[in-house]
Amino acid sequence: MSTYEPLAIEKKWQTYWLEKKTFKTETDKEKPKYYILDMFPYPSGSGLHVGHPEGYTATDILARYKRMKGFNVLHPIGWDAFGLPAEQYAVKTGTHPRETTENNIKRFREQLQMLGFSYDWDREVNTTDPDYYKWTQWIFLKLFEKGLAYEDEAPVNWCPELGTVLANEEVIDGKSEVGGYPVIRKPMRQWMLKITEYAEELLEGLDDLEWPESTKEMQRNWIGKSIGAEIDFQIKDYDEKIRVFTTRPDTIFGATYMVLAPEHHLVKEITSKDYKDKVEEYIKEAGLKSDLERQELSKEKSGVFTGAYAINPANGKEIPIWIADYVLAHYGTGAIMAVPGQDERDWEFAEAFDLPIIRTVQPPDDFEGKAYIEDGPAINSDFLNGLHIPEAKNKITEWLEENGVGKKSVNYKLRDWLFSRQRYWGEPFPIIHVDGKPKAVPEEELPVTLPDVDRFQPTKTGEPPLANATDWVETTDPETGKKALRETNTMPQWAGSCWYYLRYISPEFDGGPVDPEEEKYWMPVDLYVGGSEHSVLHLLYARFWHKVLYDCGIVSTKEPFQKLVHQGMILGEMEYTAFRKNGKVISAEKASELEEVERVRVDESEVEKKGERFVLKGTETTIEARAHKMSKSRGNVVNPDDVVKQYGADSLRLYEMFMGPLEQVKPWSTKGVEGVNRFLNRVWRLFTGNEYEDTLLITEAEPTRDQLKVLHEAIKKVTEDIEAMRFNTGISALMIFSNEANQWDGVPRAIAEPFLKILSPYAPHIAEELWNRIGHTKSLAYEPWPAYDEEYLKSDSVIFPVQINGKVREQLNVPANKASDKDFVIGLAKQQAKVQKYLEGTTTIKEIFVPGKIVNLVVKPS
RNA sequence: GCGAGAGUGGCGGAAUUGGUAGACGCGCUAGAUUUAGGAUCUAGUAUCUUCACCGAUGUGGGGGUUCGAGUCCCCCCUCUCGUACCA
Repeated sequence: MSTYEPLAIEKKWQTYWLEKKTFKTETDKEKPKYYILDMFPYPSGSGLHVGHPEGYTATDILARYKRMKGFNVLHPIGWDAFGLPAEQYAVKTGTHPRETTENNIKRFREQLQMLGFSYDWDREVNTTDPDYYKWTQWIFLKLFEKGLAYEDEAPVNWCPELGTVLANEEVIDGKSEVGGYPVIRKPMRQWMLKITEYAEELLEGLDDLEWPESTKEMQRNWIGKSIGAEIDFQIKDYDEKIRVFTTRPDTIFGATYMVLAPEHHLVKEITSKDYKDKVEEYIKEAGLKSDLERQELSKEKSGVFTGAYAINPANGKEIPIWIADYVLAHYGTGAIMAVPGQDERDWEFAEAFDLPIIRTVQPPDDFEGKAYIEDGPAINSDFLNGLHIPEAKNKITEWLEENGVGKKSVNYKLRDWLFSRQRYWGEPFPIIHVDGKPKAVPEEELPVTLPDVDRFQPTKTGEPPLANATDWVETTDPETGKKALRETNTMPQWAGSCWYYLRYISPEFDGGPVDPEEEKYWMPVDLYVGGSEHSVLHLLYARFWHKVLYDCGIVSTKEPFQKLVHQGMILGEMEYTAFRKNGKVISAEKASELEEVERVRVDESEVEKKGERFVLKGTETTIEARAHKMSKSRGNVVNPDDVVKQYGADSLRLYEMFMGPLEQVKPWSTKGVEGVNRFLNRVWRLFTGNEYEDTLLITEAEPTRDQLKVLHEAIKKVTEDIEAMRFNTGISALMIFSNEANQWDGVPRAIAEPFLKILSPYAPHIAEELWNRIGHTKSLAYEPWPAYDEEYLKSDSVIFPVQINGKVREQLNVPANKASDKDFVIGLAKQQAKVQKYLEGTTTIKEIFVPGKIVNLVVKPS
């Protein structure tokens, strides 16, 4: 067999690795550790797509590299296997989600193994395994004991079609993320987690993490800390106060009215008779509106007057109290003091309802806008006049505190986490209800397993599917023997993924979620790679649980993931699209203005570039040229199975890394896969000769100095690029090596072996096979990583560009030992005929010399 | 609107500290090999001018700093992602 046949050798080595347990991780505390984690996949029915192997190949390269560097590497994988699709499939077909899930996992596992990832398969975790979710439930009990889990009646996003409540993040434009069904608001009993208690810690913890700045920023925005003051406004003729939160207490003299959220608890009480009907109608309308409608209708401010007045504590003036849905019930105190002079929303509202506007900050003379939100001296503000915002804030806050009508206050946008779902396929809560009160199931009774049911639909009233399993629901309190009812909500998908990185550390441990000894060795995760779609939720929730576990003494680090990298999305192939309207081809610019245009796919060969635009060949008709997100409906999905079948896993791995920087969004190109496949073919022939011979081309000759230089340059570049996760340029270095080596008459063993080692993290199968063929009997997975020697990188001469006035005019070939000799190099430069031509009739003003780099002669006409 | 990131050949991209812009790969052109195709090998391939050399231009646009700018500073444009009345 002399031709490169990836399928045969890949299968062979995958079996070898699995059978020999090549990548089994033992805790060897003598060695430095490296914990490298992939975001585990949801095993969907459609199998792996080409996006998965991108991040997984990157981490696999690092894992293989670190092993060869002498690290003890933990590189596990598992399954985030609870989730809605399997349940929806069960509702449709009656197939138990467990069955669907098992099948999907089997497929995913085979696909991942087919790509040659070096996971320790003995540490596989599965969130739906009772031995796993036992500990998910156990952690929930910790939260419950600490008062961080509580029940609440909350208006939630109820989706009648899915028969379930959705979290805000699962609702997109007022429709369900899954399926696109309408969502309405409905009050329901829910479990909530007090993530807000950890808001400050979650914010502070971000500072020391090596995460993308954009991700940290998104988390900061999500937590949304703002510093300001709470101020109490006395209601006229009532023994009640309205508390507001404001970041601009300095503008209080400009507060000309107040606004309560329609849901505010005082609205009903303070509304006067004359306004009762209107207010009630407004509340009813606001309550029925879905989030989408609220947004759509929000372009115009709406609201009604309650008939009540409040007293501005700063100046004793009476100001009207309105209700309006631009004030959100769940942010701050659900009430604001409206200062139209300094707030754009309040200004709009004031204009719409003809309310007074008082400026309290002096805008610059040329200011033409409405509300002025920038800094300036205070006006119309009594004792604050003349002060700028920061000083005015301090002064008024002190005044408020002295007079007992307000205080400094910190507010967070972050809300408590709605932690229950009305679904079957999730972790049951370890909670029973005794006399109507929730009570923890004793630890020794965990796990509370999912009962088998016949039907997976919720009840008609929206009770979760588990409510149908009456035998399971009705139980007794083991402590008192009283009748008890099990909680029928289940946990959201986030629960299992909040702590899975801990279970990998000691997957068999039965004394807790993680073995404390092992945890101290392995944590934190050194590198976590996954999609940026998890920037906020998964990563914030997992950090929250980790901090709770830290406070419980279960884990030893305050943060779970030290370094985080997001792989960029892989788009479909580049597409060229022409537009047609009524049968006539029109330009892309025109098409974007018109409706109902027909899109026509155009082949690349029909296209040319004219200036900035792509046009149909020989015409002026612009067309659209862009790559789109892969989607079934567009029909541009690339299936990794097909790619492997045709080119092999090594080619797929190599191509995914060669496409461009890991973090970047980039379009797929099947031609590109062919390119790296050609490279592997060349490497194969470098060792095995052409297809007609069956001889090894490895020689036992001493390598030449030139060969050593080529090798060591590759080692240096590949090593540095793996460390910095610049895999694309690392591959380029491997290609340069093979291009050079192809010119040689046979490759000396002393060159071939290190090359196979540095190739192996990228293309492990071909590297193992060739390693084996040149006479080794053991896997190269733990061979020491070759070091490069600076000595070999030196060359005898240096090419010096000579610039005259910054333009390159000549190249000098300077002996390496003279490369830092300014006089020599400049002297040599001036001798060149071409240089002399340019120097003719000029005076040299300056001679720039950068040792080993460049010469620049600055001249002017004399 | 706001926040973050990015604009380099026909395409994906490279240039790590300011020092020869376009590495490597794709595509394309020509040639070798081959009955032919494929595969492989060799040479070429930013643009303009030119038979060619030479030369000029060139990293979204405009300005600036510098002997020298893809890289640093200011202004503007476009695209991608995130976000949505957060007081």
